[in-house]
Amino acid sequence: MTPSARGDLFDPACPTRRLLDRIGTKWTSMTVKILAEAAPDEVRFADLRRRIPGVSQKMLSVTLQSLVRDGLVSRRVEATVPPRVHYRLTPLGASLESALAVLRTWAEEHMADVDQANQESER
Amino acid sequence: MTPSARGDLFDPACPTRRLLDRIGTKWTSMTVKILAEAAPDEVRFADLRRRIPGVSQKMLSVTLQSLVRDGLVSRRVEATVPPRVHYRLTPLGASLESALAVLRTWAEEHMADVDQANQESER
DNA sequence: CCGTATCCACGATGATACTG
DNA sequence: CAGTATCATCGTGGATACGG
Repeated sequence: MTPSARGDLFDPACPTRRLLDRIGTKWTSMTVKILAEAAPDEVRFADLRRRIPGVSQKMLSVTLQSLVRDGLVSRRVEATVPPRVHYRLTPLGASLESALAVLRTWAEEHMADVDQANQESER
Repeated sequence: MTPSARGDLFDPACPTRRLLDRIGTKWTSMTVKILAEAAPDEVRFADLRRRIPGVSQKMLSVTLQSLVRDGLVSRRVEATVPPRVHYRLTPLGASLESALAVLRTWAEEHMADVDQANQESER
């Protein structure tokens, strides 16, 4: 068996898995949400950092880079000193936000049920 | 600062984060999908394992335990030798499936765009 | 057949310090 | 201000073996 055979066999057929790998990372959904709320305005790096409690500079940078690479977010640099960098959802990112909004609604409506189920399991 | 202060400060207010932590695990969405397609019928452990390519016995077990604890899946044991264990989506699990279906649709419609954006970034 | 226990590898995240 | 580099850490997932 080739080294890649086991891992590649079922993955390519599952775009959902790949989507979840992206939005499942710790800071992605919050970042997208903030950018969506600000849209169509841009948001600066420092603003994002302030509005995402607990995110480190590195992880916000990594998260935004991924979103930009994926075409979900656009990046604009003001060539000043010091530089200002602005981020904004692309149309593709905005369409993802719609899907994420459905998840948020479900979470707000039903996570209490999930919590209750967990408490009942403990007994 | 109390030991829990940093981690607890922003988490409780975010049910979405907690939902993503659950459905973001590697095998959860596929398991829910298969159980949803079979509903209202039950599916046996061995059947699930066969229908989820690449899942290990341990991870399927862990995944199902989580789903049961969360009240999303019900578990029924046939007291035979050897035992047979059957799983089925609960109504709560079925409602989650509706939300996941939205994600799947987005993935199927748009992950190609994401892939293309990545290819263009490489250049 | 189904589940658990153990050990281990790897990636994601975080702390910190440094650069343009 | 924004981003990069480095190192340490932790959780997830996988291999394997064993138990009920």
